[in-house]
Amino acid sequence: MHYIQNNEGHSRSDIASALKISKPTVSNIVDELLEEGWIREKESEKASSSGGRKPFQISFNENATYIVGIDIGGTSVEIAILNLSGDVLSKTNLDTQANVDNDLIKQIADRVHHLLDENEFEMEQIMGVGIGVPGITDVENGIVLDAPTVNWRDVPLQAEMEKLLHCPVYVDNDVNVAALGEWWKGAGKTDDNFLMITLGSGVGCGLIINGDLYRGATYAAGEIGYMVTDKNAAEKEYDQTFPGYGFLDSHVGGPSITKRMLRHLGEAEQKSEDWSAEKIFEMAMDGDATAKKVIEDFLSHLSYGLINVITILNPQQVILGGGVSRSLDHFLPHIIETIQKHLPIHTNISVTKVEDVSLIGAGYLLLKEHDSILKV
Amino acid sequence: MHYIQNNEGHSRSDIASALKISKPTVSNIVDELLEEGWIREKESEKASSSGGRKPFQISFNENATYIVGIDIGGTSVEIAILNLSGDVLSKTNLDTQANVDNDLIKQIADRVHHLLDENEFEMEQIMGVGIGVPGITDVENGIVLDAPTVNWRDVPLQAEMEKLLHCPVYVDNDVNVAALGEWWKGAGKTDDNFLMITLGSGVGCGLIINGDLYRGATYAAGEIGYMVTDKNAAEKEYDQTFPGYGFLDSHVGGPSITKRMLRHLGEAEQKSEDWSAEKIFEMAMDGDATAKKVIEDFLSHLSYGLINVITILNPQQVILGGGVSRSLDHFLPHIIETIQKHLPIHTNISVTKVEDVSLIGAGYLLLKEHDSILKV
DNA sequence: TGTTTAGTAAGTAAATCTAACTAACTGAAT
DNA sequence: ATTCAGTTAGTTAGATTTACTTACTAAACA
Repeated sequence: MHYIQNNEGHSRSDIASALKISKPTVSNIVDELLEEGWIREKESEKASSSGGRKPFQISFNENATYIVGIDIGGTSVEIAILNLSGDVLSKTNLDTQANVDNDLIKQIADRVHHLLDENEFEMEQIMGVGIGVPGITDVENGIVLDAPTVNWRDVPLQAEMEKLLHCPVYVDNDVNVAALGEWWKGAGKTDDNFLMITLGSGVGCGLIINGDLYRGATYAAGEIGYMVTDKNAAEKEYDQTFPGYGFLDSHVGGPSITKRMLRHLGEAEQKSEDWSAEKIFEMAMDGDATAKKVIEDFLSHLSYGLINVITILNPQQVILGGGVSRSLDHFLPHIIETIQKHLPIHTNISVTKVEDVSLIGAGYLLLKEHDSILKV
Repeated sequence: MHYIQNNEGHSRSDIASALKISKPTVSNIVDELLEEGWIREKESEKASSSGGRKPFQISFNENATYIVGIDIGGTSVEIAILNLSGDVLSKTNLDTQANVDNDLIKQIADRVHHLLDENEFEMEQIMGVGIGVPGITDVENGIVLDAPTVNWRDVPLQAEMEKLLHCPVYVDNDVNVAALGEWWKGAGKTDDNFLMITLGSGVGCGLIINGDLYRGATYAAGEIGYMVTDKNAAEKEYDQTFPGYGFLDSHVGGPSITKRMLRHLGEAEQKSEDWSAEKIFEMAMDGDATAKKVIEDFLSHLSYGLINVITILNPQQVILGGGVSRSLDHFLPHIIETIQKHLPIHTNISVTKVEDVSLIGAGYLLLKEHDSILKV
């Protein structure tokens, strides 16, 4: 099954020789999978130029069943229907903060039902649901241990959502889910060892190691917000952007950029505009001295953070994502230069190019965790 | 086989029910393993109190074959014969630097032959050889890519050693080998996610992740000597202890401790004694102000280094090893305190208690990499 | 002597193999 | 145009492998 997913339109004979199993065995399994609807076959137009019977081209049936992917973010909850190839068929979203104190789980479940109705999907066509949550999550038991943005502590999200949706639900940390998305459909497709670093209100890291998602002993791996890139600054009372945020969070998170910018400005200027991180990046590109100083500080901390994760893990590549990363393309060469000054090994660093990477990753989470013929 | 190794003296029936395979199948396999000498059986003294036939107690035969473990260090090469339980049966060593320009590989092979002769082992009784090398090593191809301490670059150590010893040889980085040793016989026995950090002339980190040794994309994972714990200091020209050494190497390595101590001393004092790191640790414990300052700086950099690896990897525990770690027991509480000040998650930190951990780990490397019934 | 537990023997079931077949095509000689 | 050797795809049939179930014997206890 895995081979067919990754190799469209091969014949039974191809599969037999590629997987080194006999032709009859392949035929038996293929017949069974055809019966169950997981694959399709199509007679080939042409035979090989050297003659022979025309092969039947076996293909994965990406519409055998569908997946719902959910990405719970600080500002909005994104919901999508995906097919088995990871294509987003339809999307919707709802405001997070407006619903945080209003039974958010039920609101999300309702919106899922609504999205399915709108697109004329029956619940029976849905294989299951994958959810990315901005917090530390016990994946085995489906419990959100701590997600301050949505005010969840020890919430059995999996169980509650399964009760509402009547289908399998899997839950994981949002950064891990983004890493899964990059692994399935992004720059990490061909790699077994890479890191996904998301820059949003804080900083997080998803680790694909030895061909597996690594979650840590207590599901806290990749929480690099607590990393210290400047021990003298860390020993002083540094300015935590939010309570509970770590040193690196408070230096490379989006809000921390704004906060640092405001500190450099007069009171009048502070109020005159809406100071988003994105705007400060643009000002820096346009040559504004204050903005440049703030951004340079940000870049420096980010670069040393990257040096530290790379030096520990020696990944094939590092992919940057999250809201702040959208402004980062222009500054990437500067980051890479700093890193190369300190590290003898070369590591490819890029900014994510996948749209809806978290939704796709949430779908992949389901495929990965749920026991089925499609288990990856 | 794996079950028998971990469960001494169980009966065929025990094995069948524990592994959920039928009794006849267990009997067949057990007979085969007995035939081949991998296991032994012994009639039990007593039957169960509720009656029944006396069981045959099946045990792993730890002397079915033997392993040679080699640890190549900067000062000496340690060589040991191990049985399959990881017990060191006999040891020898030779001086590294004296032989570095004198065909070190051949010297080691000769010493291995000598050790075997001395203990009346035949080459046929040796399953293979595992070697830990202080440098970056391509384990797949058995090539030492870069090991400055012994002046090796792109040395096909595996192939050359196999030619000399006529048995399977496997090669890996010394820190990885130490981690394997802790995994087999040390504090990591029951854990699937832990780190082994060795403090010697530099600092290195072996990673056991998701129940597997992680070596990185280019075998450079855990080379945390390049980590930066103080970005301001790193941006200045800091004092590299040895050329090619990284920032953290130059702050927590044994020689760096000596170097920093000497800088604080007058010329007369510098020459008056042999300033080892161990001695400076002792002086600090005895209250010497200069030594205390040097050691505190060391501890601070080490603690922040630990914070950074823990925050990325969230291991079950961190084990400290290497020459410098012998002096560390007294200072461990101080390190743990610093870490807990910055990290909300708790991680167990200890100093290795296993003797010959690298030799044992080298043996485990062979068991892990070599295709045999004992493959772990 | 009946009960309990360990281990063996014989037959069964499932899965996958090999070998030989049929099916269907190409292309060159007739 | 027809024929046929060569080639590739896929199927059928029987052999092999592997581990299972059932039913047995062996050896203990009380």
